[in-house]
Amino acid sequence: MVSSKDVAKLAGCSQATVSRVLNNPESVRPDTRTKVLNAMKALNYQPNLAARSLVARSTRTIALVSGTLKNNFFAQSTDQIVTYAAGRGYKTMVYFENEGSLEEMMTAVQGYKVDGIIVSCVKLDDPHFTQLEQLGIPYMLFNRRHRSACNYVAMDNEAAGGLLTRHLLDMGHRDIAYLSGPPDISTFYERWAGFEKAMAEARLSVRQELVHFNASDALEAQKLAWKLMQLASPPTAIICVNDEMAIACLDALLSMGLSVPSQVALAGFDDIGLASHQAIQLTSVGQHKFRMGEMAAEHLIAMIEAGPSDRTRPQDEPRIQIKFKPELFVRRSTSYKI
Amino acid sequence: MVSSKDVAKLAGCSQATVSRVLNNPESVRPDTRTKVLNAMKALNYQPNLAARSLVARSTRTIALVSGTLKNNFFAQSTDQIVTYAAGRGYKTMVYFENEGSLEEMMTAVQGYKVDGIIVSCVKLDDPHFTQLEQLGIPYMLFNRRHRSACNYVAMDNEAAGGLLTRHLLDMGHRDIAYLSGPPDISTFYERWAGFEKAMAEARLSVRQELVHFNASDALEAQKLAWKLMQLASPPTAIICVNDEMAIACLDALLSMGLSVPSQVALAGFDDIGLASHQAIQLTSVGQHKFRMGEMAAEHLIAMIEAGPSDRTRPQDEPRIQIKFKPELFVRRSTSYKI
DNA sequence: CTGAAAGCGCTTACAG
DNA sequence: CTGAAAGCGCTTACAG
Repeated sequence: MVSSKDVAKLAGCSQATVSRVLNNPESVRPDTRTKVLNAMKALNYQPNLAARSLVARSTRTIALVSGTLKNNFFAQSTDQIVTYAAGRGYKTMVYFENEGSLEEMMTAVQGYKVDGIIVSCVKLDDPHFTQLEQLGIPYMLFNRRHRSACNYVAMDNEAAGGLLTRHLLDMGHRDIAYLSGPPDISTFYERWAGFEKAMAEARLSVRQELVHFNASDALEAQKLAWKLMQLASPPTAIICVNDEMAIACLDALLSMGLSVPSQVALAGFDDIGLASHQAIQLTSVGQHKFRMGEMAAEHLIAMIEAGPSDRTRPQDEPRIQIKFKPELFVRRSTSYKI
Repeated sequence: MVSSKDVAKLAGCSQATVSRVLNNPESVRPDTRTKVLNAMKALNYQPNLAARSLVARSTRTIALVSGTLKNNFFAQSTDQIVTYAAGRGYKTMVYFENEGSLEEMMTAVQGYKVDGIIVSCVKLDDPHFTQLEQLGIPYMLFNRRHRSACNYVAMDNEAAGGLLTRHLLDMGHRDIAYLSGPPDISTFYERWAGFEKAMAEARLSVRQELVHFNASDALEAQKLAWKLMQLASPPTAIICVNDEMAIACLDALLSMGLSVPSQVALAGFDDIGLASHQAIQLTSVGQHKFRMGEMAAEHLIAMIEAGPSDRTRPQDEPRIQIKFKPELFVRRSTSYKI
């Protein structure tokens, strides 16, 4: 690998000068500068970024720890974040949940000396979160939040759950199934809380056999949909805790020969792009105009560029907490009144 | 940031010993080892990866330069690659096409001293490809290939184009529209070649007003679908050069009140997961059982672990070229015989 | 088994 | 404007 020393030798100057034309070109005389530039080109020189970040204070890199790309919601937000950050001159190191534990990611992230971190897959009581706060570098939680005071941008999920549930109640549904991932994740916990509250307010009791908290992916959701519809008294509507699962359920329901919405209504959360597709037409609650990923990146970069704060006790730092209002998009999948 | 020196001080040993418990734990006496381990924990020490990679020969990191996540095909393959690599103990640095030019990526990748590179978005005559070959580190092209001799894994796209076209011809179609991205990309070029050939073999001429090479994303495809169907003599079938575009077209066609397949047939390439969804049922040619992303990662890691070759002239290196046979999945979107 | 020392490739005061 | 030198945090022969 060609180093700045090689360039210096060819250009007939010192290694320091080579470094200067890279970092502060005006400070070197034009003719030496061109000599160095030519030598670089001739040798196809690329500065070693590891060496640079070892000495520099900023890596101009942020880390994104994202939920799995199998969920289109995370594919969309990853795209948003990476694109936005690139526009601001930051490189994004992307990690995905399935690669290993949050802990491993944190280790890596810490080792790479990134300028900031965005995390979309913390658990509500995640023990590694403390570690994140103690790193002392800017971070933003995104989509999911931690129980303790923290920086985050997320939807008002409880409101979203209520909104969706009341819509189904309005359409005459009483036997509503609810498929969710584990409630140790804020998104799932809060959406469920909204559902429960809306049911209670309508003085309806929740049929426990219609509720499942172990549907963590599309396949599980499909199996459960199948089971639900085999019940002696099947639900008339199914809420899935995200659109990815809801769309998978739709597939299962149609495969069973059921018609949506006349035999079962179906609804999800997030309002991913596909939900509004003419062939899908899934009722969902979310915010497509509000670019959550971008917003997270924007605030993170603002924190980075504001520099370290003067507070001696970091726990006194004010938090950035952005909770945005959900919007209900009623589509064909719930358009049948019973 | 706490360094190994700090740990050494607390543990009462030299920095070298701290390094040893990290890299070669058996070589240090158990009691000193625990002392060091405790000190690390107490200080929440994480080795600086930049420093490590500066001196180590392997970073256990590969780079992936992927097409945009807006196309689900790339989301799927990124997921495959990252997961597979993690299973083999490699970290993946992911770059997306939209972040900047291939050149910038290459620079970054080079600077980070990754052990290998997977690229899914080279152009057929990409000038930066030479740079990639000259890096002298293992690489794999994936999905798209370069015109010159190179390592790649890709579908036999010309065969795929032929397969799909003949199917439509069998169904009685003569006025087939073809929506594609620019032919400076191997995938597009070859699929088109397969189409043209199949048409020629059937002694049919291609109606030029039905062919577009400027549909590079879903939105463009939708606009073109709209235009096509306004023609005095609209096509009876539309081929989109990938499923992402085809599914977007489906949306547009349904929005126009057209029925698929009875008024227009529709087909795509890649056979992404959604294509087989009951609500979509898109005919497509691809290979879902063959995990192309995984395969690329597997071969790349094999090359990395085989170590540098002894050949003096790298251009004499044998290439790994995997071209897999496409399979046609006939679904509802083309099931109407005219 | 462990320490002192060299070196990975850079940046950045410090002199001149 | 430019060079010599220190140092970023690590790993790894080399002695002992």
